[in-house]
Amino acid sequence: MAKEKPDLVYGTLDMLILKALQHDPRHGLAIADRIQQMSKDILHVEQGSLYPALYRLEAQGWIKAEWGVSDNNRKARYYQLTGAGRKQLTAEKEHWLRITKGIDLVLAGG
Amino acid sequence: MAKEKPDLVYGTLDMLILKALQHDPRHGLAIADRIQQMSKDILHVEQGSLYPALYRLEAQGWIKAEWGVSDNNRKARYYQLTGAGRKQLTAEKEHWLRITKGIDLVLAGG
DNA sequence: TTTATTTACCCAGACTGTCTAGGTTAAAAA
DNA sequence: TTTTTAACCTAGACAGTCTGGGTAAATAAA
Repeated sequence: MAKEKPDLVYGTLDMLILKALQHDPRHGLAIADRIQQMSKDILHVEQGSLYPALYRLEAQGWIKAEWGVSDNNRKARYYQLTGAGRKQLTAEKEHWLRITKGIDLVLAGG
Repeated sequence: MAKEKPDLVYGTLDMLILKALQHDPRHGLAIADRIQQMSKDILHVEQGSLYPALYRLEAQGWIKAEWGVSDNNRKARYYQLTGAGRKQLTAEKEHWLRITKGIDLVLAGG
């Protein structure tokens, strides 16, 4: 069985989470679901990656959390973007565009 | 001084090296130079990343090496793609395109 | 001729982000 | 009442990159 490459690019998860929270607050698993759904099932976020990322973002002040109740009446921790988080999202998008442009130039090179 | 994000995407270096060797054999530093040049100075490869990557690729059988002499009359280790390396390059490009498409879908999402 | 710089290669250790593989709690379904 | 599901949590392993060191030898500068 060949080892498959992961369906995530290392270093982009923070940006994806921030993006998933752009409009509405969501709880953890709903964020992962939204990323998967927005990417048309190309991307998949493991819980073991998701939660550490959320704590990271919260520690940076880019998101903030409060306890609530999910659609299914389950206890859930809702995250929402902060002002700093919006700035960070913009910065990460710019960085992503820049670097992928570099990579695409190399790949297109003769 | 704000900590800058690196000018490389984690996990893409192998692909970039394979690509840089697509047409001609090159020695280590020349590979790094070529990636930087092809990317119009957007990407930069540190030596501490370069050499481990080269050993990795050689161990996988995707490139092979032999000692030679550089343009500057210096002893240098020349690397060239193997058949398996060409296949690998194709596979990595496909994977890259797939995943970046997923990311772009998320970023474009409303 | 001696010294400094440059080219090219090499390596150890730290660090970061992701994944695997476990786990708890409580609501809902069987 | 038992099982399943949703949601959260964590430790430890692992892989790839970076920092910061280093050597050897050719060339350039003093």
